[in-house]
Amino acid sequence: MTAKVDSANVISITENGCAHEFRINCSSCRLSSICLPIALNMEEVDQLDSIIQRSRPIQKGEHIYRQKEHFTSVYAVRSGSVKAYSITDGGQEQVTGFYFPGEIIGMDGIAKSSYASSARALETSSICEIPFDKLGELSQRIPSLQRHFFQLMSQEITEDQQLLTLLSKNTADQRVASLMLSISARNARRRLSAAHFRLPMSRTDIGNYLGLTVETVSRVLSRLQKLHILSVDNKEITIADDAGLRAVADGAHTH
Amino acid sequence: MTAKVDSANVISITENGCAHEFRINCSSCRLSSICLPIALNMEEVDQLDSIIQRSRPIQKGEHIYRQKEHFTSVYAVRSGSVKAYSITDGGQEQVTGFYFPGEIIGMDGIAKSSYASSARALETSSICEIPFDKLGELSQRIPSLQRHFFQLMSQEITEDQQLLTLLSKNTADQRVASLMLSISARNARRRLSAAHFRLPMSRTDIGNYLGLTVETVSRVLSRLQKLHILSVDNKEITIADDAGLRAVADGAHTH
DNA sequence: CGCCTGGTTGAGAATCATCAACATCTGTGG
DNA sequence: CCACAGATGTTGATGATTCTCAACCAGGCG
Repeated sequence: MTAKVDSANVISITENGCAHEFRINCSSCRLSSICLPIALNMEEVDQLDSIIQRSRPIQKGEHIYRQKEHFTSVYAVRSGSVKAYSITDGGQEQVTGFYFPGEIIGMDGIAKSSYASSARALETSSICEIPFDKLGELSQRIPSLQRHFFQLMSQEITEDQQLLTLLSKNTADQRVASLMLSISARNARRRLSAAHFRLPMSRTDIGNYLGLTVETVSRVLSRLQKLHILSVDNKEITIADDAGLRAVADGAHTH
Repeated sequence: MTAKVDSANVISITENGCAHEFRINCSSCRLSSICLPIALNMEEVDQLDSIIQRSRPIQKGEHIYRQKEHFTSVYAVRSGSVKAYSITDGGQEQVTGFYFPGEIIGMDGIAKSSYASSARALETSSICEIPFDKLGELSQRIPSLQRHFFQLMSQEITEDQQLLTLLSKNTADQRVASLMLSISARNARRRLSAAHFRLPMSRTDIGNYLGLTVETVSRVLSRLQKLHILSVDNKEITIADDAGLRAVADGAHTH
């Protein structure tokens, strides 16, 4: 069942429309409860909606924005998934995050008016562009929007700090287990299966993100499979033993 | 030469007043050019000033806020230095940052209305408390303040991400060298010596922050001293070879 | 003076990276 | 639909960096 488009902005069916349908507005978006509109009333959502630009879905590998490019907008992932990464002075890539529907990317560009990272689609994805100057204006008039955006940025900070802890203190097993749990939780938030999902990123990306080599990631996944904690079929992951996975993430010694 | 206080809020001499004098207002604060008031005009600074609460200097080891405590304010470091850290579920400490005069702490508390970390003074320090609800209100009326605060939070995000890269990709030598360069640069920003400074934090804190053990930090500092790149006298650090230090930070092989 | 915290140095152990070979998947074109 | 090539993933053997454990040193404070 695909969404039927009546005119440029209005659609008649959205409930089970294609995930990549890009002309849906915020108020009919399935993600409104976990995305930017959270904590806004209907009228405010409409105002927010009016500044958001939606474009056709982008293909796997396409960039949403590039490091050092002039900052203009933040973006909400509507469908698909995105990887954010930066290239260091030494020329090596550092994956700074994976983003799923309902999550906001590009906030690292505000500080210097240029993006500190690049973002590219890991699969075909729909993205909502939110021009930041207009978001700023709107925030002047809608206190709850300003507050919510402060909260979003603060959340990014706390998540980065949790990741710091993960990299600084935890073993390879813990890091991989934690990432699996994180993806699982974010899936659940979107009312998808917490136990089964498909990883949109490569092993290389996972390793890069977690400060590990591809080989180590592969070995950890094999090990967790052998322990019947995960079932790993290429990119298809099934969490077979949730408690066990949490135990590994928390540093239980499973020699 | 100490600052003379005429009344509760007005002071007559500030230029070389004691660094811990706490009744100074923003417009006469030596740090105004690098702190929150940046990009505000005089009238706006006065408004900002009126919501800021200053208290007497806090002693080494005292907390400014505690993890999980209800979030009310962000804080600007006026003098001294601060360490931010969080305690993980497993009960281990993770140092998430060191903060120097002119820098803002506590922004990780906005997301959940409770602090994600604790902050304690590494030495006697003066702190400006900025009640966040009032800062929010003021930001509604002063667009440049809102914008600046967005920028501050964005900066925190990019800095955390740089730290991620440091932890994820760099050797012990690179991490320690980078921290020394960071502290040096922040000293220079306050028009203090870039080449010589006193570390306010312990080796343990440095190691914790950089994801290394105390022993490794100690060994790296000894090594850099042997290479005549640093001069290390307990907490007194002198950068003897700035280019050399940058080379180490960038990963030059100095066997 | 002696204790305690913090820092340094050494020896051995462990985790993870590196190097290398091989397996599997994907997508493209015959 | 199959065959092939390149990319991606897995597994093994070896080695390096850093951690761990331990001893020792230095400084501050009662």
